[in-house]
Amino acid sequence: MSYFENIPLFSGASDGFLQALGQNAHIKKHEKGKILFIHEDHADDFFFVQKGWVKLFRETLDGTQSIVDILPEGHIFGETALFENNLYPYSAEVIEPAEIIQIPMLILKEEIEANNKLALSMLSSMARYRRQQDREIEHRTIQNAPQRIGCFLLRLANQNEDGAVKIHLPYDKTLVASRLGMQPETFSRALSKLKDKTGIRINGATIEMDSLDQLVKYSCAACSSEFPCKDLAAAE
Amino acid sequence: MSYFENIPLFSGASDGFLQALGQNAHIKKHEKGKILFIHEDHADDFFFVQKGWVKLFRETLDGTQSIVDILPEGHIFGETALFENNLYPYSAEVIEPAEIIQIPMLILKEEIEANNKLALSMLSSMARYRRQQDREIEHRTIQNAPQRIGCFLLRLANQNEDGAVKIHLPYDKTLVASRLGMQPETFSRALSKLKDKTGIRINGATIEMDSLDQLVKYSCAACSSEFPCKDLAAAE
DNA sequence: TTTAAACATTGACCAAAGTCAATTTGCCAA
DNA sequence: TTGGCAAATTGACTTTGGTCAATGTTTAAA
Repeated sequence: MSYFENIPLFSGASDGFLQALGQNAHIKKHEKGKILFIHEDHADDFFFVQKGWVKLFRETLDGTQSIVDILPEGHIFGETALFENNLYPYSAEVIEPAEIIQIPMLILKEEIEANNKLALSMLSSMARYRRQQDREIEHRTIQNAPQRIGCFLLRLANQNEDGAVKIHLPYDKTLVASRLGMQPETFSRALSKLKDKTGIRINGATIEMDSLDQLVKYSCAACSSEFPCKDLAAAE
Repeated sequence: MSYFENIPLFSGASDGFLQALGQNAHIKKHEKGKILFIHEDHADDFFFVQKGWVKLFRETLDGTQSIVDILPEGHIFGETALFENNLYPYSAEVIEPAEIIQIPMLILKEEIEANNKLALSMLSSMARYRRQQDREIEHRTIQNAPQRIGCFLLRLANQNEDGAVKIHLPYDKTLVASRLGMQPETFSRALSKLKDKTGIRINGATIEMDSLDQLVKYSCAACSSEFPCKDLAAAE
């Protein structure tokens, strides 16, 4: 089960723990649309995205959804229920055909109580998430729709390389829109406004430009951090 | 230094640590407007609000501010710099005359690396913060201005008591407005709209109502959580 | 290949919140 | 008590984004 060793969160874990992970983990394949758990469900397992994409969200009684996060492969989720009375703080849905590894929460609970290194790794990963959320709130207030899209694109790109760039949207535009807190119609219009402002070229889900400069100039003006975005380093 | 014992974060701390806290902590009085540190400063200390209010914020090059949090007494801040390369992830400013206790980060660093209980407490407190931020993002997207104000008022009130309620805004309306991500003018108008919708009575910074029911009905409709808000339990 | 369903775009319109400017209110210090 | 300043409110107007409906465009299954 070598993949676990590469997760920063588990870098400080004991051999025994990694072994226990391997023995108790179940890989499952899931279709798009599969609901893995619901907000406030009792949390027996936490999860690892081996392949595909997962959407974390909550919804109100009238069905309005709010996206908590959209996770690519390599991320874990559900683990914070450890600190939330063993209830999941959001619902989780597979949005692209996925392979998900499912691991009993108990194993993590025991290791984290015994192994300070793991607790510290988890603190780091929570701190990183916290910074992300802080930035998200900031952007929702001071960036407009085209700027938020620009910022989203910059995060998809390799920020340290210069020259021409080609970006492929990783999932539906509708989803990107809700990830960014806007309606699909607004996304569509805002994307073409971004095109006018920065000269990016759009072809379906593929976006190209000669350099990131224009995008940086346009989007990062309304952000309290410097480009390149440091917090991108070390995925959870 | 008995106050530290009452902070949930320090509930698992060793006696030696509490003693070290007492010996190395400095209490300082600060006027309104005092800047305690600036975003990205090197973090030598973390802080405890003994009295007064502190604003955590970031700003863009053109001076636009975004509020990270506004803390009442009993809260600590700056401590997460431990996990951010020892740089503060925000600026901090005193907004009501305050007494602030300042403690060398090193003490916390050493204890947290040695004492797993403290690490676990800190994880809990980070998880609580995370939930708060998630909710904040949700509210910015699905609640309108009057609903956000209603929600803010509900959080100031004692949610488990019924009957008539009197709430006093803890700081300037201008600040409440930016805390809620809106302009002062919008706040003013939205508050009177809230009055029309729910029958609350407004007198300067004091707001009264016969019961919380109307407010709950109006604001919590656009929220994925149930009233009363569970995450209010146990301040950091 | 055909066809239906989901996704995406566009137009017309509306509602919410931001902006700018003018007052008004409340409070503190002289 | 008063003068001055910051905070708060109000009005008029603009901008942004949301809503609803119609129309294209992809994609994948039959």
